[in-house]
Amino acid sequence: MAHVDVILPSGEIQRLEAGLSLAELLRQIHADLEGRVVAGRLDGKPVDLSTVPPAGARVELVLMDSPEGLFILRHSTAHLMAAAVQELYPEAKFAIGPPVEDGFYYDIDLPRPLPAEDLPVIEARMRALQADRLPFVRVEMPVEEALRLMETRGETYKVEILEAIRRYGTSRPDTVEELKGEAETGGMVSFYQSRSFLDLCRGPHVPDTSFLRAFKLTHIAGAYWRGSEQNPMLTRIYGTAFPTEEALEQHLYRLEEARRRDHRRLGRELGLFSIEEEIGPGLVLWHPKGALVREVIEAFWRKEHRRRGYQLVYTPHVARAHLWDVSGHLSWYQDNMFSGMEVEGQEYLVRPMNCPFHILIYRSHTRSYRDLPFRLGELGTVYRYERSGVLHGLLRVRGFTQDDAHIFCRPEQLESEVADVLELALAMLRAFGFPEHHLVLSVSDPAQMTKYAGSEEEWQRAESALERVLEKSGFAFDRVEGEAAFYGPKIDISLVDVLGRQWQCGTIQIDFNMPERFDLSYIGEDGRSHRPLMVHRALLGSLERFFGILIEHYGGAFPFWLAPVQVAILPVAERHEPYAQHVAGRLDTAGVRVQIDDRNEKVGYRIRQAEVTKVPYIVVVGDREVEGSLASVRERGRRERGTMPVDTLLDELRDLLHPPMTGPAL
RNA sequence: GCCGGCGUAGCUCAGUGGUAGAGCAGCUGAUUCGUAAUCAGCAGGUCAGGAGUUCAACCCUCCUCGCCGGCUCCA
Repeated sequence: MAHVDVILPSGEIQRLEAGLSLAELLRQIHADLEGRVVAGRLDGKPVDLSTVPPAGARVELVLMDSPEGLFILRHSTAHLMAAAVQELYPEAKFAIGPPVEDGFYYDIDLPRPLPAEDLPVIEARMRALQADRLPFVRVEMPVEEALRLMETRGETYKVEILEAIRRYGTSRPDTVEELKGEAETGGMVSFYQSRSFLDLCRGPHVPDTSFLRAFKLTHIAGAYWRGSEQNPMLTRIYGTAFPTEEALEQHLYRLEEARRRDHRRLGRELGLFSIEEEIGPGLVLWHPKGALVREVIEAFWRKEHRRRGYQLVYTPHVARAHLWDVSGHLSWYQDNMFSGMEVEGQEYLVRPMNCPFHILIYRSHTRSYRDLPFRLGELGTVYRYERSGVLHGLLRVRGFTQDDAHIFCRPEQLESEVADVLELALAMLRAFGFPEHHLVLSVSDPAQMTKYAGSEEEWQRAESALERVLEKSGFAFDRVEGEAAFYGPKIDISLVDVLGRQWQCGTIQIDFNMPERFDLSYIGEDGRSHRPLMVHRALLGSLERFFGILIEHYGGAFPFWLAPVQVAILPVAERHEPYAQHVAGRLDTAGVRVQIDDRNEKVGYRIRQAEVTKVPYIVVVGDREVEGSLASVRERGRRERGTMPVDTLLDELRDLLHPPMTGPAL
């Protein structure tokens, strides 16, 4: 009998009867893994387990709980869902159904809207199919034949995809450039069939539906075909799948946890902020407690910036249209600006950015090279017209305050300035409890240089400067083409919160365009006039968004230095109030934000109130404490500490009052 | 902006083609209390706004506004 030799990941050579599939190989060498392996790889290329390996192939198995295996699992579940949808709604037309970060979706064109109540119906049908242990059968055919097949079935979206494949060799013509080398060849495409459902798909898939043990459909949303507003809106059904029920449960619990931390809910419950319909969407009211947190953030921010050579300024919120014309905002940014107002025959516009004002401060004097770098900072409130559908609590608003600064510098100072900003940004994030970050270098799209202001050569220079800083920093970063601002390339800084979610906050943007537009100059050592470079930067991004992120990160339980109320003092009975006042006075003098709760309620009730409002320290004072100048201390989260002298408590709290800022000693 | 869903008291939510209810929060009173909810009473709503159908609309229809989930966009 003929044999073939294949190479296992260990490097071992395995002799295999010719014509046996990977599934059979698995049974021979790893019977214990059966049911946990969803696919294989031949020479690194993912394939179905039903594939018969050729002689000499490097063979690997893909486990269900590996990231790749999970993707395959979810992809197959998307197919299962589509099969169920097709049975329930025979008129449905299918677009695409890929696995994503937390699960999968399928975009489907349905003749009528899908009510949310239908999700359990679809899910039930999926379970029925799952129980039938339907195999995922791979069918290969030439593109032309596939086109005819999809046309007869009325699958117009699949036809469109196939036409793209026929023309470009890939289903995504927008990526044709980067895929040039690896585009499918041979004019063959593959389908996967489970019962009557046949779907164009590269694969691989799990062998049969019995592998799909734990899944759930989560929600429905609209999505444009190919993501473009010009195209029809499809119904997108989201779901998720995991190797085990337990893992699925855990995921659903995490979703629940995210809901529990929702800053919109906590913001209302904790009296931090509100957004009122009468004022308008995306416009935030900071209530006293939220404002207190903001004050602490701002004070810390100002101190750090002064310490690092920034000069802080205040500038107006509106300016004559002419200014925005000179700055280029009217040509590049008008879609995002509130419409103007007329005053004394002059058009004024509300500012969407702070830069022109800082530029005019720079330009108000003749500047010498000795003045550079010239760093102007401002917690500057701006207004941007955001389309109504994108607004979201504090995370996406129309009026917000940027922790903005503009650095005017000589070209040779650029790199060290950018490096300093990056260092400051990361240090501040750490102080707020975000040790993890993610950096993205956004550069121009060489194919569409008309989108950008300035010369190609300037762009080149700025982009390589940013790249060098990032490389020297030693931090990992992604490089994305086409994401630059209209005036220059940038580094975007995202933080990672306690649930592992990434939020973009900081940004460092190089600008050689504005200095030119405003004809900025400085007198160099040579006595001649030179053009400075400009760096726009924000570290927290906007105070609104950052506050929203903070609320969710901490679930409303802010660390001591940020908490709006740091200590609640509860006198047991009315006669203890003078002593409560005395303790409060001492804490207050030390700079602690303290509140006495002398309401006519039992101690248990008031402790509960302090706990649910996330006050970090609770101090109960009764006869015993009055007697010995003591405080009965309780920390947020059920820890009862017992009594201690007020002096001891004060010492402890004093250490907690300041942000944990670590950085270069200046 | 687009697709879908939603909008009843400050909050969470019941409710029916025949002029609206609970819990919590609020207020008042009693209670003076020792580590996560003391008891009683009171008050609170143009049922998002507008138009229409109807003898009668919170309920049915249309429009507007807002919110939610996504898409597109983004700090």
